[in-house]
Formats: sequence, structure tokens, C-alpha cells
Amino acid sequence: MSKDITPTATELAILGVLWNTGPATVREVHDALSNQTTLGYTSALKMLQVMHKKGLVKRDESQRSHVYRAARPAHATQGGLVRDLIDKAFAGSAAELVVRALSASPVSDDELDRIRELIDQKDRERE
Amino acid sequence: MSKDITPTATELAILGVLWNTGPATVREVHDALSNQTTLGYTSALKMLQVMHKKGLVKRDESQRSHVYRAARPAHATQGGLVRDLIDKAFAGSAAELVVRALSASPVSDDELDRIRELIDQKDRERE
DNA sequence: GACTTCGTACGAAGATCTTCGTAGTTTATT
DNA sequence: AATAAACTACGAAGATCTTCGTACGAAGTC
Repeated sequence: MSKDITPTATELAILGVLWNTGPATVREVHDALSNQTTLGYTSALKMLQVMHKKGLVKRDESQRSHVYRAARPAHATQGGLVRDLIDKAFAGSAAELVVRALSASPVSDDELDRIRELIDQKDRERE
Repeated sequence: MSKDITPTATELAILGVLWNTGPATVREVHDALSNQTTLGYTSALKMLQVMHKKGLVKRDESQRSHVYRAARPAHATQGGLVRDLIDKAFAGSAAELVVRALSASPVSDDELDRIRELIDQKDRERE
């Protein structure tokens, strides 16, 4: 039963980079982020340090420039976040959230197909 | 273009009560909430006051006990939250979030059917 | 070797959230 | 009329988050 810490918005932005590019140094994270936001280098560093203390990321200190990587895979963290939102804002109903997601955001044909398949599969699982 | 304020966890708990029971006094909200948490009465009051200032709730002050109600319907707030999460944690992909939601939380048969129908409908909309 | 660049560490300030105590008013009770 | 109960308002403390400046050590450059 892990702690399952819920990352904050800024932390998620950083995790997003790590999920995308894999292990990265502070500079790499900072550069990747600077496309979207204006976050000072030392701020990025501090965030990574805090996240490390929290257990959100692990780091390799064998090099002068420490290399950080996400402690948990994306799907695990995302799952936790979704479950959290379902609890807090949807009274526990995952279906409600799905309905909102499909109306609130544009979804491509391919994606719709993918979701449909997932549902069919879930259906089959249930026996 | 409304501000689209994102409610915090505590605020969502309160909004949940208002969505459920409709307009309510501080006492009613507090009582409903005390089933789940131990929040002092004045804390509940303060939250409602803060939420009012933020524009999350409206209130009728014509009675001694003010009556609060959600400023926006549940689906609007929920939609904003989902969009927010999609942006922050799913790189903009609603489908990814749906996939996570369906794996992270149990969904009943009926709910699956409901989602499937929604997808079919979305499919038909798209021309 | 002196100087500039790049890196980590860390303290602290400002923002936001959450909680509650205290004060003061109005209504109900005895 | 005195007392108790119910309400609102509000300040302030404690937590958490976010941002950055400053300090200082390690590499690279002239």
C-alpha cells in the first residue's frame, strides 16, 4: 500500500517531461518546460529536489549533473489522479467522469474506436 | 468567457452537498458534511463565505440563515475539472483519461452501456 | 592560475488554503 | 427581563506550494 501522493500542477508538468523524454537532468527538464512556462532554473531545481524528498522522482547522483526519473510509471500516477477526481467531484462514479470527458473535450474517431474497444473488452471480462 | 475557477477539494465537498440537496443553509451543509469529515461549524461558514467571494456559490440573505446555492451547475464545474486534468496530466488526450478511468475504477454493466451509447452518439454527430 | 560557467543546496518570502476562536447580533426560552 | 442558543463576520495561525536569490563548490577556458 504505497502512499500514493497526488502531484501538484507544477509537479505534473515536470513529471510530464520525464514521462516523455525519460530520465533527464535539471537543465533538460528546465529547457523542455521553458517552451510552456517561464520558470527559473533554480526553481526547476528546487521543484525536483522537493519532488525527490516526496518520493515522486528518483535520482542518480553519480554524475555531477544529477539525473532524475519518475518514481512511478505514468499510468499509475494518472490512475491515482483519476480515482481522486472521481471521488472528489463525481461522487464515486467513473461513468459520470467519462461522460463529462467525452463532452468536455474533442475526441478523434480513432480515439473513439479505441475507447469502444476497451469497453467491449471490459464487457467480456465481466462474466 | 467566465473565469472558470477550479474548486479545491474542500470546496468540492461542499459543492457536492449543494448539488445533491439543492440550496442549503450553512447548518444544513455542515450537517451533511459531518457524516464524512469533522469540520467545525464556523469552518463550514467560512468556507461558504470564501466561496461566495470567489463566485463559486450565490447566496440569499433575505433570511437570517443565509441560503447558499452552487453558482454553476454540476456538469459545468465537472467539465472544467476534467478538462483541467486532461491538460495537466494527460497531455491533452481525453481518450487517455477515459482509458485510465475505466481501468482505475469499477464500472457497472449499466454504466458501460451508457458510455457505449454516448460514444455511438458522438460517432453519429461527427460527419 | 585567474575567471567564467554550470551545478547543487538551502533559506526565505509571497500566495493560497484550511481551520478555528472570538466578537457581536438576533431570536428563542424560561 | 434575563439567559441561552443560533448566526454572521472576521482575524489570524498553521500548512502547503511556488518562486527565486544567495552561497558555494566543481569544471572548463584564456
